[in-house]
Amino acid sequence: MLPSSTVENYLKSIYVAQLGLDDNQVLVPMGQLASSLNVAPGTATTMVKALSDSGLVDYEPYAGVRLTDAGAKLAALVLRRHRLVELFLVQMMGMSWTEVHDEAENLEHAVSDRLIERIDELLGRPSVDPHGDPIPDSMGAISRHHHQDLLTCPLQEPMNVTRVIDQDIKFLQFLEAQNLKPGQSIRVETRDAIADSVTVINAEDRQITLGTAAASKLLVEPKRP
Amino acid sequence: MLPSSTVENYLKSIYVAQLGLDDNQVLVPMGQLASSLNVAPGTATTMVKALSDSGLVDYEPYAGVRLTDAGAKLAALVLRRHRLVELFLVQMMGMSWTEVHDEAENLEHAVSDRLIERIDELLGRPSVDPHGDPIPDSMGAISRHHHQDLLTCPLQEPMNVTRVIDQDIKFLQFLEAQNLKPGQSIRVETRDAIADSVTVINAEDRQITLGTAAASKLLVEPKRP
DNA sequence: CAAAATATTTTGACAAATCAAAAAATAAAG
DNA sequence: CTTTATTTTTTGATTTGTCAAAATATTTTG
Repeated sequence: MLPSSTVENYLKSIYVAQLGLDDNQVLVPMGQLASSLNVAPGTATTMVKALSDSGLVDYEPYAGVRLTDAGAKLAALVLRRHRLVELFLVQMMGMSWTEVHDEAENLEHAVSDRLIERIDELLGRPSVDPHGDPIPDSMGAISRHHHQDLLTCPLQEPMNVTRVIDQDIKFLQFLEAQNLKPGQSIRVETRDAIADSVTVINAEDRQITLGTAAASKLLVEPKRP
Repeated sequence: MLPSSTVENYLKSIYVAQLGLDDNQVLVPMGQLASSLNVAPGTATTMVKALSDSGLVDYEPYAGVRLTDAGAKLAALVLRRHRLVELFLVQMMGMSWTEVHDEAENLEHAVSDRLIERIDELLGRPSVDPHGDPIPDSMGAISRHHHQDLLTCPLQEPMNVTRVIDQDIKFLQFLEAQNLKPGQSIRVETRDAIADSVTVINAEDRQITLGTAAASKLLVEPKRP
């Protein structure tokens, strides 16, 4: 029985929530899951119990939910389809990296294994999508190397933007306009905890000030690693 | 409210059934609709009544169903997506024309207007898909020129295969192996009503004999029109 | 044209996914 | 450590799409 798109979306949400979890936590709280899927809390509970019956998640009442190996593999393959489609839309179809997320959100449930393999081949087996998110391989394995963000990276050092942890079109358009998209070279000038702000210099020496919430969504690595 | 893929499939089925209807008929019988969608007859009745309430079809109990203008437009746009996707998969993704139908069957419900417009542009606003089926334009208008089939075309005249009215992979593979796919030049040698067969000569002067049921699925036009 | 055959509609039931609101459990605060 | 606040689960309903089988129409046939 192949999973419905609803099931795929639940697994995907749990998967990304697990990756973003603090190290000591292992369970995704139901409330967080429900709100990330835009469903009522009770709906998430019902669905998670069903997923648990199918052996895709482990569910601990009042504590939260965690993917089983089977569930994690399925989730990774959904993510693989999503990210390959995103990159395909940018590279081959000439769409903007700011708009491909929503399109991929639908296509990820409709593309066959055969087509996704063809896309992977045409793109040369890429390892990251246009936002810098890693693309799981066809076995569901994902590379997990840890980048710094604009709040933790060294000051005054040349860095490369490697990844953006946000899919909001307005935010992505802003980054593009400010030359802050993945691949761009930047450096962090100052941080001000009181003002809740971070100042960065882009490749054209223009100075941009971000709030810390936004700054934490930009991942970077040292220019020459 | 955007139509569900189920609704899209019902509209599409009614649309193609209407095109294939004898000239005096105007209503698609419920039984035919149900079997083309692989649902029980009662299911089709229920659904068609709902479509009728939405103003997408006219429904006459015990007689059949017919698309309204609104329904016909929606159906044509589904067909447009399906056929553009098929051609895209063949032309840009290097897939075989024999296998793209099933893939398009899923993708037709997932591709956005923006992406389909991009595909149309990249393909140079094509008018037919890999099977020779006409592609409706973005307004839902479809070219409706009438081809002959192997049962009605003149004998011993050079003809071009223009269209194949069947999506069965085995049949398409057979046509490909026998050099009978759209674009190929052929001529009909003999017809035998008693034997229920038609003999054609392909571009390499090889002789192929088809049953009339198969022969009626190959549409042709005179070599130099 | 009445009887038999065929086609269509109705009925009652079911599965998937959802919500709102009540009930229960857990966590936080005084 | 009890009371309050928060989170989670239950409950009862709803929507969409489906089926099997019974009831009705329609069509065909003798």
